[in-house]
Amino acid sequence: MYIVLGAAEDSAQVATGALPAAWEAVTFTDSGFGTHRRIPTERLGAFITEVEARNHSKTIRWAWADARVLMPLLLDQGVSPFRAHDLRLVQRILVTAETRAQNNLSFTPTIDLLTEDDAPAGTLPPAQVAAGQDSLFEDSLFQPARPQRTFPTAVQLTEELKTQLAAIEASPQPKRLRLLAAAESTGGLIAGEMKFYGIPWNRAIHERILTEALGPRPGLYEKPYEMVKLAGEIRQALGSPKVNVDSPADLLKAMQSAGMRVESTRKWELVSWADENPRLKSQRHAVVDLILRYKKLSRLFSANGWNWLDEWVKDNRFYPAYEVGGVVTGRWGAHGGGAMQIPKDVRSAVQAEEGMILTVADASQVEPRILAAMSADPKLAIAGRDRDLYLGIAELGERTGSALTERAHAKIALLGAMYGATTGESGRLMPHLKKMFPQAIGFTEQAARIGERGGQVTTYLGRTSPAPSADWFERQRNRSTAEAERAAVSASRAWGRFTRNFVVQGTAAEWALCWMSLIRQKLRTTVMFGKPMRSHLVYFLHDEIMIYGPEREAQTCTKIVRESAQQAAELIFGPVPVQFPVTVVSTDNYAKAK
DNA sequence: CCTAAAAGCGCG
DNA sequence: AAAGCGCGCTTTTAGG
Repeated sequence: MYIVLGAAEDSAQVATGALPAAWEAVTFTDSGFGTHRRIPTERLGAFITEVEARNHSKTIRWAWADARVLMPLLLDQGVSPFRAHDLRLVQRILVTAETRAQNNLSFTPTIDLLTEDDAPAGTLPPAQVAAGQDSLFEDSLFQPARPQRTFPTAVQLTEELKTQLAAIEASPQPKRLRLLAAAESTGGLIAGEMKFYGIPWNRAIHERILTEALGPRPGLYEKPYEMVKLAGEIRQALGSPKVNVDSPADLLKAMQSAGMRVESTRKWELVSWADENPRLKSQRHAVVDLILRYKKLSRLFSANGWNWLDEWVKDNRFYPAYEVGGVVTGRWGAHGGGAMQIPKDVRSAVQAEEGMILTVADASQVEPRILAAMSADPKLAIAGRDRDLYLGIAELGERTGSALTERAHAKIALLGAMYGATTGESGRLMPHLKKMFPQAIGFTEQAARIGERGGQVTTYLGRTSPAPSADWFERQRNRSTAEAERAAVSASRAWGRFTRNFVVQGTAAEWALCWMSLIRQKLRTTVMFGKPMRSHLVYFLHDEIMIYGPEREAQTCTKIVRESAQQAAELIFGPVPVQFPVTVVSTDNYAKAK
């Protein structure tokens, strides 16, 4: 049974930043619409709790416009629903799926939930906006319009839900699409919870890292002592007393006039330059070393320095916001604080409090394993059974007389196959890999060919890749000159690499969603010592999750994480010979996890 | 002057 | 030895 939650008719229009004062709940079952009920906002959490308790929570699915609006509210009231249908997230999947003819999917939204509001709820305190305007324009005949926002009503959302469910049921793969809708919606719940709980972040530890590397916190607009010192040493070593070390162009010129043959200031180029110019001019080595150290410090200071701490860490918690399906492939994006780029160097600031523990889990070689499952390549599946997949490939190569007998080579070749590498070592090793796993490699090549001619592909559960732009098609038509021809071929290949990777990366993202959903479900239903567990998911990064909870729950968390990995694969693919092993570490500190 | 793009580095 | 996929963020630089 679905229960649609939308704004009550008379409360739908509110000042920007505010929420409707009342909501309406409409039940929706196979036999049609049921009761309508009005709930004041402050009673919403209690209402959900009551209904879930009465109906055995698992039979209820809450349908709403956008978890980003309701989850903060509900969590503040101490409630997080079991299951949801996120009409915005599902609409995005269906709208894209509809654009690919082969999907045979017919869907037209009844209300637009995708166009972003210019000011999401919570960014502008309405009371202050109103007060400011009143004092400024008190005597004016022209009262400025107070910015308004209209929330969809329950009645509107019910229409949309009906349309979405009908589109899914009428599609050629309703079972898969249903799972995708459920998993994506649960993602919305989990993202809301993660934002609410935050990652435990020890400010004192982080400050110690900064001080040790950079010196004491500098004043406003000043650079830390260690950076200033290094910059001086770089200028001296290059013989350019005025070079601005922060300007790549300036630094490049200075390096070149000091006799270094480099084309850019990129890290890898400096490293390879140093490798090619050994011993003799040991001073040049020193320059590269200084520059690399400066870059490292500069990055730490600007991306994860004191300003970052002030802005993102409150009461020893880091609160990033996640964007479910924010990446075309279905991966999550994150905004705020660079939550998906936490450098290894500062991870020791993620420290559990007294009596608490972090369970950090990392799924091994997810994308190749996903490829094995979705292409139904038995040899690739077996290569990864009970061992490191790349090692398994190397061992198989050894046994069958292939040139691919080393783990490092197997890894480069397989990654290249999924990314579309054609040159270099990866391109060279590929034919050997194809001989060993024709089914899997053929699958990725098929996806690439579709993209090269401007077609669209879908993931296993049915997320569809976008069509190329009008510019792309125009470029394919225009082959009047040799240069235009080259540009067309290059754009075609680039889009082929995108679709090739889309199917694997996107299906891996679906696996991760199911993995997390199962973990969440088990954490909520497992009873320990007569009480529900207190551990929660607090962090997610593509193929890695973090749970935070009481120490005594660690063992159970580990078990849940492992089981869920394999169950996620079965949920998506059914019984498959592909294993999904997970590295799990229970620790008080994130830096110890890897 | 402000904004958008580029350069560079972080993550998977 | 440094390419082949997907991102976010900061700083500098180029363009209107």
